[in-house]
Amino acid sequence: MSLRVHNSLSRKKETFKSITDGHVGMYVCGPTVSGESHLGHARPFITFDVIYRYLLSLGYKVRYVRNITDAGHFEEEGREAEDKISSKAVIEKLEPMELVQKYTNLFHWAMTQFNNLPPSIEPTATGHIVEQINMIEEIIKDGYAYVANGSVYFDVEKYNSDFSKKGQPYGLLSGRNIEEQQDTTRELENQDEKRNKNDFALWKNAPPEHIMRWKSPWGEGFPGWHIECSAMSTKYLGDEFDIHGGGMDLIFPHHECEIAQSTVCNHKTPARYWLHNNMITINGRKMGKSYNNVIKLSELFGGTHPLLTQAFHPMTIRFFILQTHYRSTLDFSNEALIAAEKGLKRLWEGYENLQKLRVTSNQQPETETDSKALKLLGEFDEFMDDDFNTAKVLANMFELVPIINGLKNKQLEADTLSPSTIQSLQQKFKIYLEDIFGLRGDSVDNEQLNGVLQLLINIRKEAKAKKDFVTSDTIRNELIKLGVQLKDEKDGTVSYSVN
RNA sequence: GGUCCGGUGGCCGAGUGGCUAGGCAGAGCUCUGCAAAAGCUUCCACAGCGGUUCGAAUCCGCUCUGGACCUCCA
Repeated sequence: MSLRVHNSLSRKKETFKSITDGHVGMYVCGPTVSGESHLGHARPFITFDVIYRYLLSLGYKVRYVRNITDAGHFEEEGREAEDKISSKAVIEKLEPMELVQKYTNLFHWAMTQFNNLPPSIEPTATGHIVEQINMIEEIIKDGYAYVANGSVYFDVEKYNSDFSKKGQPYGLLSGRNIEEQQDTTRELENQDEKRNKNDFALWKNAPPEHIMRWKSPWGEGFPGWHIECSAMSTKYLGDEFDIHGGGMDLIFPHHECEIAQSTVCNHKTPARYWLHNNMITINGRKMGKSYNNVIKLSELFGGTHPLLTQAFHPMTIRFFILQTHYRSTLDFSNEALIAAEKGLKRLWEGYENLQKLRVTSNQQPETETDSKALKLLGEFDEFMDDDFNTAKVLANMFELVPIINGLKNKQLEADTLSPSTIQSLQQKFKIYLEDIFGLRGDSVDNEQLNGVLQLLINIRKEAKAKKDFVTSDTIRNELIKLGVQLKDEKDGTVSYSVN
């Protein structure tokens, strides 16, 4: 069995083979910290966190690099050239780095909420200005960039004609044909500095009012958007590394440009496997700033957005995302999240029940259920090896839940499953749910609350014994209103779950 | 206009030739003082029209339709 991944470069599933045995280098495009993260941002970071975790579970030593873009991107909206961070800083009356710090902190907070593992290295663009300048100088020296009015542009035309001969034309990743694009690119004004519409900025001359600026051989300015990823991935992962990840919307132009820059400097396509997650949509439309339809993570966790009827736990979001294959769009709605919340609750309670199952008999039954369970369990690895199909693993888990609950509630014979099957279930569920999927329950380990509830449970029990159902039902119903659900177990005990 | 990807039951969503996906919601039953929880059973699909095939949600063609990228974007 071996891992197969869908490579955007070939548009096919390929068997994954790392460049260095036992090691994987993975670069994932991180956030631009000029604003608060929204639900759409959550998807890549959760997706690649699970990929990272799965690679670790396969025994790879992984260097996972995820950048923070804290040097404003050059933005072209019609004729205006604008730096996102600079302009936002002016609006919020903050020093640019103050703004960047604020949103970096918020981003890290969200990542913690999602239980994402921290990357091995989290480099910032502003911390690598020197590397970026060096790289730009190299590209100029090789003749693939030119200086104009203190800015530097990448010469896409020249790159394409030279590298096409080597089988590396510009547009390799996105399937774009540069000749065809000439006619289809939209008219942008103030583009006279560029020799060609397809050329992109490596370095941008900073106008006097621009507050984020660095000295460079070409005057004071700031780096173009694409160069930071090339510079930082090369620095920490080398000329060629295993996996480059990000959202599908980055394929063009961002990743295409990265490939061009890195190929000039390092003479290789930087990464072997390009993995891209699909978008989260809302009413069938991509959630994005430009569409003005984003739901911020803080609004989601707090239930403060008008489209939401309640707050949603970060784990619900995580589970919601994992229920879909990462390369499919995922349509968000309040209803879908509620469904995910209930599903996760059921799954997690099944998981907890499973861990409490005691192995008593030592028989090795040949029951159909036993072999079914083993089959479902065995497929976990197959599904993950098939381009990280978390959705199918979860479906199998849900098929196992009734067996687990049936055993717990004695609706199934105690020896329906063999002890070894139960142990495999316990181990595999733990590895998958906690280590690979990164899910966790909110364990209510509150002795005070537990004590209070035990008291109420005992009072209710006494009331029931006296057939005082008014009292017993009051306790049960009032607790439900407070989010505590009492469960009368088969053996006469009472347990509870807190929402 | 160019490039690409979709259209699956009330909702979300797996699935690339034959086998029940799964979750949520709905219905019935068991259990229960009544419920809840749990278990069991069950209803509701593959945009349309052709074609290939013994057999298609799955392959091919056409039509309709939604979306992404081409500009910052996860």
